Amino acid sequence: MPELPEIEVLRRSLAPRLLGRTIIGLEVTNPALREPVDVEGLAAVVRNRRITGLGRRGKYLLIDLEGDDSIVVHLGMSGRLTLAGSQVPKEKHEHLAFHLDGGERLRFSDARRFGLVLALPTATLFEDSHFAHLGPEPLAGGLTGEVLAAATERRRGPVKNFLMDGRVVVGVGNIYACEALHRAGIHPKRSVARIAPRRWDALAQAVCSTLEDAIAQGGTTLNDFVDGEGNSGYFQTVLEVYDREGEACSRCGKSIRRIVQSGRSTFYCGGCQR
DNA sequence: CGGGCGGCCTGGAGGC
DNA sequence: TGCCTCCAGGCCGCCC
Repeated sequence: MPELPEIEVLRRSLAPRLLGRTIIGLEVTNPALREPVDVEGLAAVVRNRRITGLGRRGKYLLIDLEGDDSIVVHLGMSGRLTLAGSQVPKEKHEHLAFHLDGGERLRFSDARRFGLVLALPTATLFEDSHFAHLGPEPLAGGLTGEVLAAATERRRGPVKNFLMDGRVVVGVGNIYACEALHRAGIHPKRSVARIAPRRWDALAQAVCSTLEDAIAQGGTTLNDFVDGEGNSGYFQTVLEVYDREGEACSRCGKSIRRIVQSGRSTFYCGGCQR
């Protein structure tokens, strides 16, 4: 569920609360995440280190520490990264927490445990296997029709699967792929080999505007997502197609359909997406 | 080689 | 009301 907008909202909510703070210790309750947490290694890296920056690459949150190390956090499907006071009891699925100077803790909770927490040297972060293959950032002006069209030389198949491939562009998951295709008026099953240059421009613009609008609405909260302060997002109230099977399309009035592509639900309007 | 799909995981929803 | 099954999907790895 958390895609690029949710991680960006999380980053912006945490930055003013974390910058300049010092991590005084790590507490791991359950290291069994998607990749097992290296408890000793992570503890050694973060202890008594000051937080100097909050970054993001795709769906990864990056917490930079003084002295050239970064904490990498991925929320998976159901992860939460929230600040809590020392008196706040542990959440049910609170798997680890960074204890901060001043008594608060930055806690990582994740019911489904698809998430990830690790530490890497900042200077060579993007050479790590988690990042090395990732495509351009859509919001830094890195996504144009030309970029998408060029990526079709490496990636074929239906355009919806193409948009969700992190090698093509980062940060677009199932919800925003469906929404962007609706904005661009493109059918999710259309082969990327059969999309004209002008439509690639429209799609690149649709991806960017969808992500930007979602950030402005605090992200999409369907089940789990909250920002660093525990606030839900509102973009789910303005989704045009996702999880709206049977409802009328706001643009053409035809009924929204649900199909399955690569085992994932796809929602689209059969009237205005061609 | 590249695309599709299963597996990981658990809460919530829906059916009986 | 309670139990069972199924579904949600980011990402990796396996398979065709």
